Amino acid sequence: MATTIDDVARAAGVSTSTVSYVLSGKRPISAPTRQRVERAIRDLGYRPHAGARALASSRTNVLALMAPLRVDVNVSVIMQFVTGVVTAARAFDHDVLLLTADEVAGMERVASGSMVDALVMMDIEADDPRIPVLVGLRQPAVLIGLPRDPEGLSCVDLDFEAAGRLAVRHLARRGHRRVALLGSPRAVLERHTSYADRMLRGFDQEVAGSGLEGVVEPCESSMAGAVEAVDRVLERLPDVTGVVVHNEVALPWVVATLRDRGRHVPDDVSVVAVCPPDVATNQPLPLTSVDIPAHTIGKVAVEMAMARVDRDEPAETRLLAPVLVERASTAAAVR
Amino acid sequence: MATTIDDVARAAGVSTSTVSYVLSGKRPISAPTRQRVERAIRDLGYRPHAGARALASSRTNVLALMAPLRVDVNVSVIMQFVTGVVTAARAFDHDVLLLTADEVAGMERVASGSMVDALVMMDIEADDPRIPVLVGLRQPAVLIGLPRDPEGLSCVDLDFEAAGRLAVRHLARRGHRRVALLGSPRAVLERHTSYADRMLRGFDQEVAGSGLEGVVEPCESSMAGAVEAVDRVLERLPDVTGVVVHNEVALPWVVATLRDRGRHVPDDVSVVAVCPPDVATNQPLPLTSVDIPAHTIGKVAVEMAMARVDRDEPAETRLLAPVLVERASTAAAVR
DNA sequence: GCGCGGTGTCGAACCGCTTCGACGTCGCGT
DNA sequence: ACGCGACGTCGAAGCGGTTCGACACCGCGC
Repeated sequence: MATTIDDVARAAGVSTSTVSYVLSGKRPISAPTRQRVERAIRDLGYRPHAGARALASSRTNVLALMAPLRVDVNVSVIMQFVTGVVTAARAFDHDVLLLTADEVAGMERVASGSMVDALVMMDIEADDPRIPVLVGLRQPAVLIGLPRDPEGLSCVDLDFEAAGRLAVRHLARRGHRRVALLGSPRAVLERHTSYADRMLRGFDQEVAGSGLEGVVEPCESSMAGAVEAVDRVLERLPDVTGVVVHNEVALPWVVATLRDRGRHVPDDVSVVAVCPPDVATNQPLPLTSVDIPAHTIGKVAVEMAMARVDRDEPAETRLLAPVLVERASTAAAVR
Repeated sequence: MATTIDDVARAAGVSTSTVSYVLSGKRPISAPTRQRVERAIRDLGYRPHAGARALASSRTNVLALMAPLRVDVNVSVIMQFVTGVVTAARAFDHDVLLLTADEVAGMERVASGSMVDALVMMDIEADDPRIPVLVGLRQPAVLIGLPRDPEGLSCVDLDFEAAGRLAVRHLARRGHRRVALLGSPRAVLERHTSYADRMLRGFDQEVAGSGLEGVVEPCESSMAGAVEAVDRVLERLPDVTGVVVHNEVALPWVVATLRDRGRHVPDDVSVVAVCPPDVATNQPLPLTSVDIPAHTIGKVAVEMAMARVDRDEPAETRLLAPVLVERASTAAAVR
């Protein structure tokens, strides 16, 4: 347990540097020597001391993930982001340090304390106050989301703007003329959270472009919020026939409320969800949905981070193209 | 950024050790000296290098959290555990390294690599294979859950056995004689996950103790699973009047299915949920529930871990007493 | 007036690993 | 036969802290 590289060197009859080179592969070591060293490592159960390694190499093999651990939002999407990040990180031999979003000083702390090689931030807002801080850091950062000005940071996300357009176009093609967006909670919109903003924009664009009539309602992430939002929509646009729902928690209640109000899905109202596929299918009626590939996004974020760490490649922005899967919740408008 | 303790010492006109003592408070420093040092630290924006500190002090100020990041189970409970752990850790000036449950080697890696001061494990099974590994580690570990044999490790959890009894007793007191437990998915039960096992045991105990008739059905975490489980219960015990549901995801579908099958809640069937309060209230009908204080459990886990790290107190097991809150889903049995 | 204990500060020895320059050895070409 | 480069290994100097023993200085009691 308390074995050091010196113990290994002694056991293998080589110098410590040789052991180090066997471990890192940064210099050629002859096969017999390498085998002796590897043997010693195994026999002694040796593990390099992370702190010592970090000190000497200024690489920690840890990356920070700042996740919004508030309970209100999109729990399962967040979970998938996180698993995506963690598994991808492991593929690069990195571990993940978890920071909460409300702890903005946390980034500073872990970064200037040299605890991490890179940072991944979720839940980016249009003018996120964390961005200037990130820019000043020694470590590269990747944003999951798209701020107004990335200031040279890498960004990755689903192209929510295109997703909004795609959802509306799907409805428009089926003859729907009056559509609604049931989106994020008001607080999320007021923060100008990136994904909510862009979704909204895409929705509006396509509504205008296709000459539809459209209303937008924020929607709290609760049953009550869903009911309210649906009722507001029905009030503002009584003969709505297409609804785009971008709120995982409210989703089941939206559909239930529509039915309660006498609108059959999909005969009277078509519903397009924007959510992970498992959420869309785990409903009484399998929902047509635009996938949020959270796991993939997390993975890509890590890849971009590592690309900068390992080969300091320049920052880039990647928006993943949305994919719509038609299920049972959308149908042609009856007229 | 690249400022070191030497820079600070130079700027303050003292030795590095003095700076160190100012930071740690482990030796008395006169007020004027301390102030000069603190000033220099602030002016230079100095942060100690985490690796160097870990190397010299063999304390990392990081603790590992192994969480089951599978998407299937109890997502929001897990989230609350995690936030509980993270916020509590911060209160002890620690950060949290996130490990996934499927990566058993991860504990070994972070522990013998001296990346963490302690480990917190979620989702413990009765004979968890990780336990022997944890016992061999240099760092203390805290289990969230209660294995058959803790082997000297600290444990903390809701007293699920008491929770099971409490839920049944609540129903029994209201005159219900035929009750059912809709519990965890089969896979979770087959792993003998601690909480599921204990819940089951408590349910059975109280059913026997109160002379009730009871059935137990596993329940997958999906709509389909909930429907199936409810139907199986209705088949096995057609005149069931009390149902205990210990499955957050299935919960809404269980209630919906009961209604679909013509059983009104609470007039025909009383439902007691075992879940966090927000889940219980965010339903069409506010549900009587036994609280799972996930946030608190996470917090206590960290406190126990830190107690062992800082003052190496002996391991202990703490089971939190369950609390039942009566809401609208339970009523007296009609006979 | 002198020794004594306490207080505050310093110097130096680590902590365990990486990395760079140096060096010995060998096989090759001429 | 000799020089030279390539290959494999070593030694030592950091990396940036912590901590322990030493020591200077002070006021105190006798």
